[in-house]
Amino acid sequence: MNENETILIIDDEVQIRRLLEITLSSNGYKIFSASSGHEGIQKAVSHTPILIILDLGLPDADGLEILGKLREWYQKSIIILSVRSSEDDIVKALDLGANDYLTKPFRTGELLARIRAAIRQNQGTPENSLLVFGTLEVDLANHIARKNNEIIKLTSTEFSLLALLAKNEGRVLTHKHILKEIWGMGYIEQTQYLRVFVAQLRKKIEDEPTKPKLLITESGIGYRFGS
Amino acid sequence: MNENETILIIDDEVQIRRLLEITLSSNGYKIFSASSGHEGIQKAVSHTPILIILDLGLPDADGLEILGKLREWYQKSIIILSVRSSEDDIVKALDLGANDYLTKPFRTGELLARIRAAIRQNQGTPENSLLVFGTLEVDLANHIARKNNEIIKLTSTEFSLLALLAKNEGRVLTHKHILKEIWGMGYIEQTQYLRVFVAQLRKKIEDEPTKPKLLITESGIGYRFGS
DNA sequence: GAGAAAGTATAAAGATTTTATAAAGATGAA
DNA sequence: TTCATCTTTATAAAATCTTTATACTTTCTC
Repeated sequence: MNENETILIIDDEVQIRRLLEITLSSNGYKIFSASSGHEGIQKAVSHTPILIILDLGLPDADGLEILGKLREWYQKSIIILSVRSSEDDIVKALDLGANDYLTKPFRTGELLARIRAAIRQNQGTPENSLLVFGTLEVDLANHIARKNNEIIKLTSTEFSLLALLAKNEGRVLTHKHILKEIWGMGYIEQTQYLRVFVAQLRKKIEDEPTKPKLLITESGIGYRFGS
Repeated sequence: MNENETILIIDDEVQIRRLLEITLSSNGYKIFSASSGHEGIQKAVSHTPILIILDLGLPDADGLEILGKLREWYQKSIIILSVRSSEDDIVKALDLGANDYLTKPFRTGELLARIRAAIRQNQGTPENSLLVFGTLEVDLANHIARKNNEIIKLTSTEFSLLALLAKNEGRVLTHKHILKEIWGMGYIEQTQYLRVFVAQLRKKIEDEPTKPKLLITESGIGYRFGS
C-alpha cells in the first residue's frame, strides 16, 4: 500500500534497526538504514526518503549536528528517537527542525501513528538537494555550486545567501528577512553588507554581472531569485 | 513579535487554561480559550487560530469527536494535551488528524518547542493569496505581479497600491483612504501623488492605458478595481 | 447644450533615496 | 606571518519619489 513511501532509519543500535525494519516493512514502508550520521546524510541524498527517523546518540557525530545538516536542504519530516529524555534535548532538537521527538523505549503503535501523522503533514513538500537554474546548479547537501558544470568557489556566507535565495525561487525576500536568516537578528539594519555580498555573488554566478538575470534587485524591498 | 499568531486553547480545567494563557501570552502569542468542545469549535471558526491546543477530557463531548469535527475544515496544526496516556488514545488521536500528542503533566518548555515546531510546519501551507483578474495576477505572498504570465516590474509603492486595490476588488476606495493606507496620515491631501501613481500603474497593467478596464476612476470619489 | 469650474491624466524635470562597486582596513585561522 | 574572508568606507550610478506644468475629461449651472 505504501509502495513508494521510503523511510530512512539512522541509528547505531543493531537491535533497534532490526526492530524498526521489520515493523515498518510489515506496514508497507520501504526501508533504508544507516548506522552513522554521515552514512545517514549520504543515504538521505541518494534515496530522498519521505521521512527520516534519527537517533541522537550516534558514534561519529552529535545527532543534533546531523539534524542541522539534514535540515539545510531536507524539508520533509524528521522524527527523533532517543534515549535522552531531558527537556533541554527535546527543545533543542525540535528547534533545530525536528518534527517530533520520541524517547526510547517507545511503543510501536504510537511510533507508527506518529509516522503516519508526520507523513500526512508534509504532503506537497517537493524537496530536492540539487536546485538547477539554467547553467547554475546549487547542491544544498554538499554545499557546492556549479556554473557550466564547473565548481564555483564561494565563501560560506556567499553560499548561505545563494542557498537561501535559491530555495525561495520566484519569491521576493526583504532585506531584513535575508539579513536575519544569514547574519542573525543583530544585523537587521546592515543593508550595506547585503549589497556587498550580492555584488560579489553576482560576479560569480551571473553571465553578465552588470545585467543580472538570476539575482534580481527589488529596489526598496529586497532581492528575488530566478524566474 | 508573534503579533498575529493566534492560538486557541480548548480545555475545561481553569488552572490549565490560566497557566497556558500566561505562558503563551508571555511568549508573544495571542490567546483565546474555550472551556467546552462546542465553544471551542465556534471560537476556531471565528478567530481562525494558527494552532489549536485541545484537551481530550471535555464536559460536553468526547475530545476525539471534537477533533474529528475540527478536522473537517481546519487544516492547521492541532496539538492534543491530555491526561490519558494509553497507546490506544494516542494512536486514535493522531490518526484522526492531530499533529502532536502531549500528556499531562507536561513540561512548559517542551510544549513551547512543540508549538513552534507545529507552527513551522504549516508555513508551507500556501494561503490563497493569488488574486487573478483576467491576464493579470497579483501574488501577495511572493510580492509579485504578472501580466500574461510575465513578471511586471513594479516599484514597492506601485505594488502596494495595486495590492490594496486588488484586495478590494469591486469596491470604491476614496482618495483619502488610499492615501492613508499607502503613504500614511500625513499625505491625506496629496491627491496629485495618487494620480501620478495611478497613471504609472495603468501603463504597466492595462492593455490600453488610455481606456482602463481594471483600474477605474470614480470621479470626485476615488478609484475602483476590476469588475 | 454651452460654458465654467472642478477634477483628472500625463510627461517631464528636479530632488531624494537606494543600489552597485571598488577598495581599504580589520579579523581570525593555519 | 600570510591568506582568505569579513567589515567598513567612499563614491558613482541607477531607480524612485516628488513637484510642476499643461492638456484633457467630467460634472455642474444656466
